[in-house]
Amino acid sequence: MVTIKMVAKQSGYSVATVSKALNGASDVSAETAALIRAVASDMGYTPNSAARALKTTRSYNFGVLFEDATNSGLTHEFFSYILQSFKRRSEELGYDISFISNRLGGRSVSYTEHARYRNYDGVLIASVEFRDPAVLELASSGIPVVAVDYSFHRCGSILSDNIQGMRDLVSHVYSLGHRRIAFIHGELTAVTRDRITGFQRQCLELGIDIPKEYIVEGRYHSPDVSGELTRQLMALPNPPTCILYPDDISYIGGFNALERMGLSVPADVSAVGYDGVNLSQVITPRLTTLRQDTEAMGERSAEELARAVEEGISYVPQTIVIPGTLLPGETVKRIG
Amino acid sequence: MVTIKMVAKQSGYSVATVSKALNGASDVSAETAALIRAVASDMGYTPNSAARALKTTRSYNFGVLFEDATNSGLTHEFFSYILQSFKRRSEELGYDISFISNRLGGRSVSYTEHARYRNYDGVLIASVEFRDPAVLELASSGIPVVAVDYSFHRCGSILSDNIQGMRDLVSHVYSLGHRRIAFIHGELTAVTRDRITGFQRQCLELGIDIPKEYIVEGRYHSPDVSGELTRQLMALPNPPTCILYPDDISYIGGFNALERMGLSVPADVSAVGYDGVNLSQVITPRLTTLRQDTEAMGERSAEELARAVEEGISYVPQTIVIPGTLLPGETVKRIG
DNA sequence: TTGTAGGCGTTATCAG
DNA sequence: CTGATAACGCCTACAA
Repeated sequence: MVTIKMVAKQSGYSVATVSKALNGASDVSAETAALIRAVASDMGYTPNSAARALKTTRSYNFGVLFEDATNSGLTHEFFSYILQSFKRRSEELGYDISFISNRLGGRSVSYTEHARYRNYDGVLIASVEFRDPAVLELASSGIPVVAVDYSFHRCGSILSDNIQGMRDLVSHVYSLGHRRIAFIHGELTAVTRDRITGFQRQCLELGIDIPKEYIVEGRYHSPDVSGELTRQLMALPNPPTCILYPDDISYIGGFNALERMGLSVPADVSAVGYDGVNLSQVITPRLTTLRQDTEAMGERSAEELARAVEEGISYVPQTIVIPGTLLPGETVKRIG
Repeated sequence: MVTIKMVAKQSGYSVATVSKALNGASDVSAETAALIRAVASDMGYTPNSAARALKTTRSYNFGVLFEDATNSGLTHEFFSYILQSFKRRSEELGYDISFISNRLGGRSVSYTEHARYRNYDGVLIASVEFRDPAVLELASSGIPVVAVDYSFHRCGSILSDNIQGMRDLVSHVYSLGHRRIAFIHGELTAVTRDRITGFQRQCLELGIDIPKEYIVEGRYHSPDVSGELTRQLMALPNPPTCILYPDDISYIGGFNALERMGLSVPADVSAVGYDGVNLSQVITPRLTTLRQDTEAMGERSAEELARAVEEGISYVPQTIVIPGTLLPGETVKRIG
């Protein structure tokens, strides 16, 4: 491994001058800088982040916390896309990405300890059980934090506009004549609450009355659960003409259940998803859904986190709401 | 931030003893060790990986190289799952995970420079353009490397058994009476070559003669391309009775194209995917496909990389082939 | 413009 | 069993 000291010896300058030259300091003559850089390059010099971090207490490394549990984290298309764009933008801004876990060497530690151990300059919290005390601890640890789809006290947060998203969907199916609209929602998280709020407000505004039994709790990303709930909804004395699913994958379960009941989408029942994953746009019939702007969410997360890091104590936590886009597909029939 | 020095002062022992106690060295009395650990814990001591790495030249950090290009990397379900299990197993083995990029601070650098800069103990190469000179450089940089679905000279490699996978699929459709079997394969990568080999060998072994126009090059993860090629195949004077697709997503495109031609799966044409992604098992009809064992691939990658790191110069690169599993679905009809 | 020296937090060697 | 002490590679006052 070639170090600054070796470059110094080789070039005839001192380590201080070499360090400055390599970091583009202004108090080194242009020629010396050029010479030193040439020598360094010749020798195959690469800086050492550990030494640099030790000295500067900046790692230029973001930690990301993704849940590993079933149906979540990396294997969740929505979050994969966010991570992808977060990563790209972070790298542009000069930060690398590492995962936070609750292990260190052999033993388990808290997320906060892990993040401190690795000197992460900032942390992205996404796709986790936000009520987990370990997560809360991290959020209030003093390390700059940005959360995706959740609001922590004093942390930046990037939210998908779930309220407006649901309103858009409701308006859309309403405009196609639907009044008996059911909503299978996911587990009662903050996101889900927003969606329910959006759903109810828009119904209220449009003056349609949704019977209580039309709003049922299902589970995200579970075709099975959605299938079963779909059966139950269709067995009601007065079944809905349109069902809103918690996400696109769940819709698949609903679709299958309907087919098995001899009902077809959208001829007999209309249906709507949420997320706008790739799949939703290649299946037949193409799914009417709300595309969440994962690209923007990841990008803004990175930018916000970089700001939080760089502004330090003077950073004022921002809440950024990212609008989605209605993707009108072929699963909602015009009726009435 | 509380350091060893502070713990030393507080506990009355020297930094040397504290360091040893904290690292479980044998030459510290049990009581002192316990006392020191208690004090450290009280003070909220967390070690500093940068200092440790600087001193030991070990970071306990794996770098992973994932391509960002379209249809690849993180947003590719297959690789997401591998990454997920690689991450989990690595953490169990005491390593954290970071991404390798070609940027550093503002400027672009080679993957190798990046990996050196961050002191990664080892590197996982997956989902990239393996012919990229920058990737080749990394593979031969001397840093321990394990590659997924590719074989580099002198690097560990974890391969999905693509040859056997194709043989299994061919056998399966053959056993259901199919003889006119078409194969739309992906871009000509090493993986693809194996699949073609498996396909051809098995056909040969079963004594079925596949006309040249039945084997066509498409593109991975492109429903559109597969749809178009499906149309072309079905327009042949003597069209196939069964089509093998490069992957499950591509099958969706084929399925749609067939439907639009008034043909239904599997009544009129049989079809088969590859990968066994979640989607494939929730759609109707359930897809006959070959599930790649991403869980095992990620796990073994981590274990192999840890070995490569720990055995150092004496490590003998292993090639580990992971078998997949045939998932018989409902998309292949018994005929003949 | 360049160089000297000290120290970031940790581990490792060697002496007590 | 415990403790000085010297690095690891780098940055940064401060001095020259």
